[in-house]
Amino acid sequence: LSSTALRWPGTLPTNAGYGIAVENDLGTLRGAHTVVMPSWDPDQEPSDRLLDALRVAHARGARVLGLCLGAFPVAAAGIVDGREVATHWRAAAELERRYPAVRVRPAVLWADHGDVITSAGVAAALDCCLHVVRHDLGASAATDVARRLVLAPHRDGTQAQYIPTPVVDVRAATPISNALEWAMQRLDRQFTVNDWARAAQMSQRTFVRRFHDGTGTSPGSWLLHQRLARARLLLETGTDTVEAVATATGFATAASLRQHFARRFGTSPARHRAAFSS
DNA sequence: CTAACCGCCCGCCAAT
DNA sequence: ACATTGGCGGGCGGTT
Repeated sequence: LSSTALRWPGTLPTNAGYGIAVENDLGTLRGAHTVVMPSWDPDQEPSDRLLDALRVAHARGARVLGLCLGAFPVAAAGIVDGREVATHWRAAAELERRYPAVRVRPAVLWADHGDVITSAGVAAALDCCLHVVRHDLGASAATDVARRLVLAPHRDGTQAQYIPTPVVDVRAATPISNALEWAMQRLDRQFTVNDWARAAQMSQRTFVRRFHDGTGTSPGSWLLHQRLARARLLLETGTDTVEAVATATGFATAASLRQHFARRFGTSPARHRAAFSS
């Protein structure tokens, strides 16, 4: 998307060979509950008018989303300074260079701070929006939307960007993203962080450090997150007992699963399944 | 529920 | 001078 020579309302030129008819101007942001920057051309500097409109909307309490390269104007507005942002993996370094005040997370699907949400590229942006629907309207509404879009009902934002892709991936494979994939492929098994670090050919200390740089969390809590996300998915879609779900997701005991499940989601596994199926 | 145990993880610091 | 690595210690929290 280009930001130059715009007369809003009007036609917004794109680099895809067609224009987008825009019916409203920035004044719409004054009443918006959620403001979405769906993309951006990083070669363009956001205009002061746009940045001001974003800042005013944010200060008023509106939620601001920056999808994919849309993270650029969001970062430029200064409303995520000191906090984590996600963006398209190819633009992560550039975003970090241009806006040093934000903390770029190159290995996550999205970063949700409640008031500001940013996501990685294309497919991750869909997952991010699905996450927003889930938050605002509940799991069943999100599942409904996911079904229509032919998406997996829930991918967790802390997953590496490339992990769920089914085909051979051309994206850069960093040591940490490899480690995330390594873990996802053996989620049903139990392993220590030291095992994990050795598989990544690092000392445990370095592994923990690099892991944190790439994902914003520690290996242990990331892993727990993934185990719980998969457990929830199995509960929603399968008929396995809680006991079986626990072993399939790498929990040592069903009691352990129940404890973490309750802490994270506020319900028991059985109650979640019942609520979901109805 | 308690107690002992174990793994996580992060500050610190020396070595590279 | 500066950055990165990795061993160590120990508080903390989960597991048995």
